[in-house]
Amino acid sequence: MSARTSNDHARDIPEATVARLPVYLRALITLAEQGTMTCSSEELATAAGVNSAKLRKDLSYLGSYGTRGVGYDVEYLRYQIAREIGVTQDWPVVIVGIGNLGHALANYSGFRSRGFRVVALLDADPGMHDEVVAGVDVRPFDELEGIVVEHSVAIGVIATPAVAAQDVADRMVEAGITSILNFAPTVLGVPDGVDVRKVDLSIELQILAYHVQRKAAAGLAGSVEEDSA
Amino acid sequence: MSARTSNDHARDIPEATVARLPVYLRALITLAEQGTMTCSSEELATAAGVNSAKLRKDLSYLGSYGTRGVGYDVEYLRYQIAREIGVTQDWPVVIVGIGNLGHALANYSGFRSRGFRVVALLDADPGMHDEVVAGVDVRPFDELEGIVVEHSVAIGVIATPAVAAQDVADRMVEAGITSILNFAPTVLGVPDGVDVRKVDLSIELQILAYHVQRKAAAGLAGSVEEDSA
DNA sequence: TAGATTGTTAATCGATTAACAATC
DNA sequence: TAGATTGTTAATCGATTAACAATC
Repeated sequence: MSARTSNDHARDIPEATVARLPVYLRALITLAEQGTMTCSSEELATAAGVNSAKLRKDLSYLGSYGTRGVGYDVEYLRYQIAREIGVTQDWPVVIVGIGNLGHALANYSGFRSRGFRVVALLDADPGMHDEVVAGVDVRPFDELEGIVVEHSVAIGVIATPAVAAQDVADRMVEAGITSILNFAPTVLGVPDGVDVRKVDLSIELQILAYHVQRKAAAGLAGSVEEDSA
Repeated sequence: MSARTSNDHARDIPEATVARLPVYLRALITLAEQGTMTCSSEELATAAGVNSAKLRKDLSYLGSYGTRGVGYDVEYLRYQIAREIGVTQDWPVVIVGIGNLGHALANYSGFRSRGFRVVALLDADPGMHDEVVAGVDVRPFDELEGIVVEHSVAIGVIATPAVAAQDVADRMVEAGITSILNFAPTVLGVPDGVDVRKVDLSIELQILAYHVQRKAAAGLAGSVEEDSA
């Protein structure tokens, strides 16, 4: 039933572009705080760490929000991007697994200030319950369903050990969560239509290690010709 | 001087492949722990959450480590990937900024078990000094240079507030660090040859929010045809 | 009008995927 | 030898970039 066919004004924004919109938004917020009223694609691109051709191409998927010969109105573009991402409204979020990382996430001020509200902290360990972290009670994991329904939570954050993560994900999906941010070092299986993004600290370090090693190898190879004696 | 021309046995591995090698490595470690001796590309791909064509293509950049008709020897492939990434040796790492997130990172067991050793925790706040986190003394930020030289540190982790991050990065580069993992929500400027990877929690959530919003819009558009009354 | 800067086109580059010959 | 599975090729897809016409 119910085909996802018509899709109306579904400007199909490429994934790579979607991933950069929050970066542009942050750059615009910084510019606004500095009192900048207008900026060129070149200025904004520099602030966001990309080149201006890419920035203009990205923005072109949203619409025509600039003025040729002039640039972009900072506040206006900021609002348009925020609206496109969907952070003009507040998104309720639950965090499961209140260990070291869960604590850090609960206390992260960037969530609150960027359109996210932590409505619940859940942990399977009864020893954690009724502790208060960042002004929010830690509650038993079993209360997940009730909280998701009550607050219409669509986004869940998993900060549990790897062994627990799949179970948590299953329960989240069952409860109606459709988007998961996973910090546990494990591959999650989820049904179609559920989005998972993964943040993996040791994988990031391993990618860096690969490049360090390559640079070291290149340096060694180079020094043969350098004859640095 | 000293061209990086010759480059010898520099099998040029695509970035997208490099980013997946640690995922394969983790899957192989899990398989090994379960007592699996041999696996097909199909099995390993499933464990890693990719399709088997992509896995085989990725592995082909490293060499020919499988056996046609049979599959891959789990321990052998595990070693080859670890060697390619460079995590057969231990990498010393410094973490700067010991707030909530820095604490969580210092305590993260995944670093130690995957080839990384936290040799120092640094913080600008004198109130933190001589505190011990995860068995390591928190030291003044000024000791960065000395520690980097003493331990030949190539990898630095920034977990400071955004305003401090660029200064920390500059000092890291000056001290000789060539790879930075940045958790501060800011774009870092670094010289050529220095690698920066960025982990940004609120950006990840914003990307999820965009997709939640799209799904909601699609659902609404669909429900017009559904006539659910 | 002249100078500046956007939005878009077209070319290029890199990543993914399916298919299959090679080979155990 | 027959069945299984790799490693590689070639086609496809998506992302990046440079260049420039449109237009303020």
